Amino acid sequence: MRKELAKTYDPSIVEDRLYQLWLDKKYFHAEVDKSKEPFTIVMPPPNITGQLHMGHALDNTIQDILTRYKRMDGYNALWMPGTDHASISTEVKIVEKMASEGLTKKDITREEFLERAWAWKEEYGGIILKQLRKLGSSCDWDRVRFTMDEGLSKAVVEVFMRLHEKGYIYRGEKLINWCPKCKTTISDAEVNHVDREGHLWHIKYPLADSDGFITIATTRPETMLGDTAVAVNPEDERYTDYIGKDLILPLMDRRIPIIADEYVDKEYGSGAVKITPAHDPNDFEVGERHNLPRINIMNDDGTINSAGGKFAGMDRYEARKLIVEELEQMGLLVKIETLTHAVGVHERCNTVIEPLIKKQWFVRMEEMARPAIEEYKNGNLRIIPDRFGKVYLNWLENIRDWCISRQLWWGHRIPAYYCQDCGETVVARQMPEVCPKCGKSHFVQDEDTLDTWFSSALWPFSTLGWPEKTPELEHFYPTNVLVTAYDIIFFWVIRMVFSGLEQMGELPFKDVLIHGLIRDSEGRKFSKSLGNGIDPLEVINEYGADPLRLMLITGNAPGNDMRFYYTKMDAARNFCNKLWNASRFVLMNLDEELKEVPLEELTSADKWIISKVNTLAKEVSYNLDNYELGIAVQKVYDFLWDEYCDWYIEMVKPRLYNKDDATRDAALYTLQVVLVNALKMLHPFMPFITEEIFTHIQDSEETIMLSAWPHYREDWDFAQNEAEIDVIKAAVKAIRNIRAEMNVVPSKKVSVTVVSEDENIRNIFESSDVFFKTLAFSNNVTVQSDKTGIAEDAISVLIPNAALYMPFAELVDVEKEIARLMKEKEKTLKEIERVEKKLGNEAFVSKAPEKIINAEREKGEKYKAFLAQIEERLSVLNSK
RNA sequence: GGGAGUUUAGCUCAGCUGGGAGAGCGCUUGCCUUACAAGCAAGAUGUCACAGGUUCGAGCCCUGUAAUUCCCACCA
Repeated sequence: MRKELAKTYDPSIVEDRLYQLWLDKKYFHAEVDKSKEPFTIVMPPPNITGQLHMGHALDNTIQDILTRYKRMDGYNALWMPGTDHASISTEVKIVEKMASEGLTKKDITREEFLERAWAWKEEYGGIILKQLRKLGSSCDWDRVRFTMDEGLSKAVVEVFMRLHEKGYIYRGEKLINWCPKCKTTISDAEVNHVDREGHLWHIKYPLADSDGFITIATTRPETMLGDTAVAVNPEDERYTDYIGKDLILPLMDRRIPIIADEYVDKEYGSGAVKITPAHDPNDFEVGERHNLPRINIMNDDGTINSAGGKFAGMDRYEARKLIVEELEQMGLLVKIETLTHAVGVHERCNTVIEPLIKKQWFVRMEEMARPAIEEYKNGNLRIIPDRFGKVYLNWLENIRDWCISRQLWWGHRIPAYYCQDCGETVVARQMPEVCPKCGKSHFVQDEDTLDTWFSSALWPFSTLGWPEKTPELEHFYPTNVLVTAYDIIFFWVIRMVFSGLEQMGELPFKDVLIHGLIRDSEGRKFSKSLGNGIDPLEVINEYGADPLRLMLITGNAPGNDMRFYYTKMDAARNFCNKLWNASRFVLMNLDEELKEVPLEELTSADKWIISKVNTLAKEVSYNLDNYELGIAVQKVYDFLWDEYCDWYIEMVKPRLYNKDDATRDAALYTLQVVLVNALKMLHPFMPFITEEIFTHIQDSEETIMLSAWPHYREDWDFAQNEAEIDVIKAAVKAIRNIRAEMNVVPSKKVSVTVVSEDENIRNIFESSDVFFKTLAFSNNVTVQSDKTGIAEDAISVLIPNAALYMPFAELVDVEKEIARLMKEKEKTLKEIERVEKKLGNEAFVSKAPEKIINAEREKGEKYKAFLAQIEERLSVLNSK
């Protein structure tokens, strides 16, 4: 005996129970199974500092849909979960926590700090993974990985070694981006450029050996402390005579040369540029070309250092203010312009970065970028939607070397060791015993750690056991698709691609599915400072995980942002309830053991809905294969609500209510079969409710998530029956329409007489009269081939090739009816005109495909016949 | 400065390879019809931003314009 369903769907009593069951049964776990084709997704590892936000919810919902679909479809599906150590974010958290105890990093040792960090990771690092379970994520929790796990750390060292051996990793003194707040270098990708209101100060530098000045302009006057030249364009006639002469750098009283360099734009400003090689990327290059000294004037905390003379110790902005004041007093300040210009800030803390010269580790990108470009261009790597391919290419084609060393403690420590005796640098898997150069054994490891993204870049293979040759690696690599938001293409996707190609010799994934961002109802990004964030867990509490998932997927195309609205959640919840109640209806009627009914015994309506669900299977599979998730779910939604609930269930009711009906079993069978198929197609999108209903209908413990995905089958293709039901639907709609217009309430049953010269149509109505009782509130349907016995004033409904007459004469307002028909006539005439114009166009007839032309001809004939019906009816009414 | 996206119903958005404009919400009208009022039925609403072009045929392809959003970028 089947258990009944509750009256309304309550996710809170279903979701946790089912999820626990799935875990207990290990349904998410994937073992290497060579009899099946693998399907692999690696989860973009959330930061251990992270809390689940809408972006995660979307990202993981998409991955879960794809994984569940493939798992049902017979693949050896693995969804690999894990977390990222997020070096800088986590380190900031630890430092903050220490601050509350009155401690700074200087007060404790590196080891003590790392102990705290690991403890922090143990306590908080798993939170986000727990939150992901609330969403229904079917990842293989037995395989959770962490970027600083032993195996993954080994992979990091291995990659570092290999790249170093190939000369792709080098240590060098270059201008890097420095965050004075985090006190670390950051990569170019971590710098955001924001427009800020600023000033352009025009300053006179006096000539050293004669009277006169050269005026330069700068947005950062404090950097003049480190100026070692002033540059002009060699073509600039204003300055030709000055090239080679010296200036006196004000405030510092340093002699600096006037040099000529192409870099200077004659047209901009005064045409003379101060050159600060140690604090500006362009100036650095100019400095290299002209062998200028580099004077570093800044400390790591953004204060001026001893090279800045009397400004030493001051904060950079304090110094700026004072410098400007002094210049003004000296009469060297020509003018101040205000302007907005792009300022580089650290994406984590929004602190204005300072370009500084430091000795850092870099990855040479040129060689590794090339195959990454190639693989995209030759189509092996697909990015969906493809417009993001341009972003990908543009970045790779303009790539610069990647600064990978960070002055942080939390992360993978750089495997470089410096001999304290002879200064030799050794890159090794472990600290060397003896120095290969001097033979002594006094090594110190590099203090720095690696950029977080260095380890994330290895994620698709490090999680599978690389550098060991594990069976998992062999079976599940390369992965199939990577799902992520567009804002992370540079940081992660590109680095995974070149790392996979370099280390594995194979792309880490075939497809990259890019999605957009979730925004608030006004289209703004969710942000802490705006306080407009919406917690997915709260939404799940209120609505359930399935409605949230449905809402995130519905009505969205890949790569596009979407807005969060609670009204959308309402709609999603309503759909759950609709599905729940439809299922409840089916279950209420499945009161005994379900009988298998052969296809031949099904009625036209049964075959119609089976044919529909069959088509649906074909289309949904196609859409899923093409990552058109929004379209796929919309089709299932429409099928269930519009076709299955609003039509099929209603059609079938009279058969169910009559226990003697010969086709009752067929109806029950069809109801069940179609629902189960639709549930399966819905399952990847809405795992909980579909599982709950499925187990009730099957009356077993069998899980929907391992049931076979429905595919199109030829014996379920009933085009003829689909056409028949279309006729019925058209008739029912027409009757409903006229009833509504005439204000005939449902309780007023009317009899319907169908008149058609078309035998087929008569047959359809004769075999389908039972529907009309519930669908159109009729009490009796008579079918005949002519108008014998039809009262002249009976109200009529016209459908192609048939007329339906209803005798509610007392309600008929002839004038109103004539007006209605006239309107109908006008519409039909317009259609006929359109079709005839098209068919009259010789070019159309000679060039358009035959299929289209025939379709147009058929339409034309249909409309003409319809017009004839209308006119006949009109003449009857007018004669009254 | 370079690049990309967006512009479709009152709102939020779909519209896959070109073949008679769609959904949800909202709105109007009528229904508590024994699965569901979180529902049912009927209905109204669009120069598919604008201007050209290609085509038998354009929301879709091409060119340009406008508005808007985003990304990249070392102009002092």
